[in-house]
Amino acid sequence: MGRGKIEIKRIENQTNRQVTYSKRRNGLIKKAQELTVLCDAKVSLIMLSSNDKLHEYTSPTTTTKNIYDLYQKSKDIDLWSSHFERMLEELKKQKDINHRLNREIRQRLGQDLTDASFEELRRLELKTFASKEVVRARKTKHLEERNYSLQLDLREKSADPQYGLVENGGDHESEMAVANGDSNLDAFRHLNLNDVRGEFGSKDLHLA
Amino acid sequence: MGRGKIEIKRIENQTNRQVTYSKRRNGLIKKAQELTVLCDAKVSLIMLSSNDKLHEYTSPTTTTKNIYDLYQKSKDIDLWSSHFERMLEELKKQKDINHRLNREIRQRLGQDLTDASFEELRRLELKTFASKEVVRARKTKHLEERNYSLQLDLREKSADPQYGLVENGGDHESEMAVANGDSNLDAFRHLNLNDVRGEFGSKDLHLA
DNA sequence: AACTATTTATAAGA
DNA sequence: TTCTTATAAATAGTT
Repeated sequence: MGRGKIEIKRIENQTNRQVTYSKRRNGLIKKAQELTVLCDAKVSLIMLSSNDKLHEYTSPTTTTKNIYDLYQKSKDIDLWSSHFERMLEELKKQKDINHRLNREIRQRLGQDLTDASFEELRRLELKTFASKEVVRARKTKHLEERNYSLQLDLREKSADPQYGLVENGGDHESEMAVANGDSNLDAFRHLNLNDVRGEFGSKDLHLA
Repeated sequence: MGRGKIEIKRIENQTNRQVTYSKRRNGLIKKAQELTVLCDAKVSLIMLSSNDKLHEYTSPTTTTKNIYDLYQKSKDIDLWSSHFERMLEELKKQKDINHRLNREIRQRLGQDLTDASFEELRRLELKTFASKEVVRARKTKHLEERNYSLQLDLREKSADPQYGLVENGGDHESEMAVANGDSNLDAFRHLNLNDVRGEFGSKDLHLA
């Protein structure tokens, strides 16, 4: 319908394409209007040019949302369910993470001791304090070694039994056990939990 | 464009209206297709006849939802906002909480030391380790006291200078400082962070 | 943005 | 409905 017949394929010339879009867009809108009036129909027409300029026609007495709702009802689908469900999934994931983080923190604070197996606790505690213990142990060991030297010296240089030197020979061994994380759970249990908990917003800590 | 010109007004004859609807509906779809191809446009066309039969055309490479989203974006409206935005808000809140929890944990693990003020860190660390330190300190003090006694004994009972007893007189004081939480940050810094971090899924820890 | 030769859509009839 | 066809309408190429 013009000076020459054209093949229906993308118009490569940018300007030409834009002109044709403009003409045909108006033609389409006119026909949509006519359909609406002549046939008492509801029409929603949305057009986006290649450079994303939007034009639309919506029949009077309706709204775009109205028509899309009818569309969904007719098709028995929900255009937004996929979007929606992805969000729900993400939300659930975040809440799960929160829950786990909260649990980790509470464990570190010494709460929920009953929830966790003793083994889990021991490992957690061990990892948290191990290196610190190594540092402490080094200092302690130094002290003990000096102590031991002094004891030897004393034994050599004094025979006075009032100091009870021999009875404490096993102390070195028990201190090392602590340094290896085998039984320092007591110290962990004795942490002043209320003070530390104040650092977190308690509201947020119990959301999950 | 037919045997006779027609006025654009509702066709009262039901059958005639239906026939015209059918013809023009196809014409509209054809023109929509042509616009899509010729002009590289996106088109959504939804038509509902007076008896609510639905027909549509949606340009390929897009979906009805896609076009509807673009429509909303262009119009700067969102008809679903109530439900949707409540979800987005909740999601954002959860992510914020995660971020904060992660930061707390990282602080406890000794990371992000530069981010937190020294004061904050000191308090955090003090609270976490204070009670444990009290227990340790008691043991250490015991040892030191015995040590001290032994040193006194040695001083009394030996004059040999090879043991360098006096130079370590200040050691007792520094050990107490550690027990009081004034400067045990070093121990905190020396924690084996990699081992402890393994407890958390590192992926999850960096989601927020 | 107008013009207009031509193609295309379609109203009415079969 | 679908086909036919005379005619109205749309529009491609031009200015």
